[in-house]
Amino acid sequence: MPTSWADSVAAENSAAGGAVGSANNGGVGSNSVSGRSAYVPPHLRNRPAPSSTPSAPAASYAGSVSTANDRIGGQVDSFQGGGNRWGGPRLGGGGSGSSGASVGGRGGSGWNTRSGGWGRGREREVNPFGDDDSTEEMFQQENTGINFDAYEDIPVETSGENVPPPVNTFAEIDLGDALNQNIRRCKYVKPTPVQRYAIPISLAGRDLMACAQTGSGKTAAFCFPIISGIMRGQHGQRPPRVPRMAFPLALILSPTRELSCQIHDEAKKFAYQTGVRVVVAYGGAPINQQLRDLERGVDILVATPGRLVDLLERARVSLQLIRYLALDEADRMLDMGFEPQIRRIVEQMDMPPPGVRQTMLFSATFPKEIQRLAADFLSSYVFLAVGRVGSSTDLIVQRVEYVHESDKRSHLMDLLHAQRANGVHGKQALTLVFVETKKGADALEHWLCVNSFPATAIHGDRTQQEREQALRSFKSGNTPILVATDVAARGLDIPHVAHVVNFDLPNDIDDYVHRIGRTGRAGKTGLATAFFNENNTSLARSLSDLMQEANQEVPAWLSRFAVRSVHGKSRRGGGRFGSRDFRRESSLTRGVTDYYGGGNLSSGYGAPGGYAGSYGPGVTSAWD
DNA sequence: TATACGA
Repeated sequence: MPTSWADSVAAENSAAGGAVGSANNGGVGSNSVSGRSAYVPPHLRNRPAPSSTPSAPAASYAGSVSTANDRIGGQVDSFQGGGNRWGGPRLGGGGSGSSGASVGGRGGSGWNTRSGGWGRGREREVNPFGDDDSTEEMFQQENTGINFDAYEDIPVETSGENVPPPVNTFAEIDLGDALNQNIRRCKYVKPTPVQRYAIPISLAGRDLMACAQTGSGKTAAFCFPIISGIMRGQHGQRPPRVPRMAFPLALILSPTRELSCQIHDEAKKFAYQTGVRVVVAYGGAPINQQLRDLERGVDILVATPGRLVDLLERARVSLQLIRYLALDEADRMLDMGFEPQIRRIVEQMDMPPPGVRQTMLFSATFPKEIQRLAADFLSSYVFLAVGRVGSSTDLIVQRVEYVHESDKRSHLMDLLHAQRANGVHGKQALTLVFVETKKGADALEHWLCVNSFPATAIHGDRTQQEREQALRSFKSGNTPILVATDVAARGLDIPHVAHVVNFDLPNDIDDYVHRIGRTGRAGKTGLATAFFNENNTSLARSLSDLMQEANQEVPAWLSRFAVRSVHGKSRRGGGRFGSRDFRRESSLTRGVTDYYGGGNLSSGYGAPGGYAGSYGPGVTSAWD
């Protein structure tokens, strides 16, 4: 175990080197089974591969996807033929009917042309990737050099009725030519675990509560089925002719503006030349441009809750045609601060009820209480938990240091000094410092700058311009220290963050998990340092449990805090999954033993990390 | 009580 900060950085660097090396050896399309290397999230697979060039798109892909038209003529869609809008069971819902991986039962009218389907829009669509010649180039940056064999080690658990089986390749899924082409352009050769499970579930029309780390391919996991579904046009309705009112078919909500932008950018790529129109709406930016975008037509609306409520109140958006609802970082969206707004949007406007629309909730953690709330939005849903093995928390070295409130600044300075001295070319590695308050963020940023550490800050009181500027400046290494409130804790994809410092620890262990998840990405290891003192007593228990679960060294003094704090919550439902299906523990399931008959457990328990152990199948987590 | 989310 590293004994000093510098040691752990050194250890981290060598570990990262090894992991990347073996990933390249494994290579895309290689059948090598040697060397399980680190799981690299899909959007970060653009690590320059020094010794290997990315292979061409997988052979298994080419020509193997039938067009959707081949499959048309399955089950009749209840939306077809007009009649009662809410009438009839949702296609594939309720666990009856089609649940095959091939999704053969879908279909109905074939490609609908509401948004142009295959045809319209292709010429007029602005190439989101720059000029037309560089399209391939833009996609190019996506991912290369991943060892897909590492996926096999990630444990996945599903529960619910008649869970559609997972797929192993994109070729097995009938997503349509245009979408397939974008997948190929993105060099997504093989689906990530969350995609392997979530996409068939979603294509089968089922609701989904999915627990997976950000960076595991979640965005694609909900975007692909939505785009594909919209292209098939399984809606019998023409949008009502209401002037200046937009009628999106899909709504994707996320808790921060930056995250919505990020999702929008990704969705644009996936939807390129499909005729499916993606629009983003968030606060802090002039609303006029967003209104114009909406007026020009929207199929998928990505939004933050506040701005969406605004748009709904102005009657510029109607949710009555929504067929897909996705909540990203769903646990945050349903916690105290956001819940009323979300309920208002989902339950008190004109959105179709659960069972009519299809709902997908994604988050890295899913506390039981939140699952209970979330169940209100879902109908006969599948619970999916993708393990963390090989994903971020395994790659993060977590340290906790006892630091008095008054010593925090000088202690941080020591860390930064050591880091700079230790860094490559004397450069400061990207360091993300979390504080509790917006004022605290400003103060610390100022103090760092005064002490000649190039720092910037991001929090909710800054203008959107300032926020984006700070993020850019941090990403580019211009100001390699970013002081942040929880606005930056979730979902944001900032490559190369070497160190996360919890200057102020959060009150909730799940927030801690999200925060440290900003490092340890791209198959690199990362370092997370927390400053702990009496103010954090309530976190002692869960923090020490979490660290123990992650095979981290737990200082003896922390364990003593943990024992002392009677009220401290223990880490529930965690383990190698962010959570487990609360229905499995509830009394509702008593006497319904095969309620989970469709559930299946992957064979991922021999995973690296040293905590695979004496647990047989049926045990959700070795850490429970 | 903090954070985030519309002006």
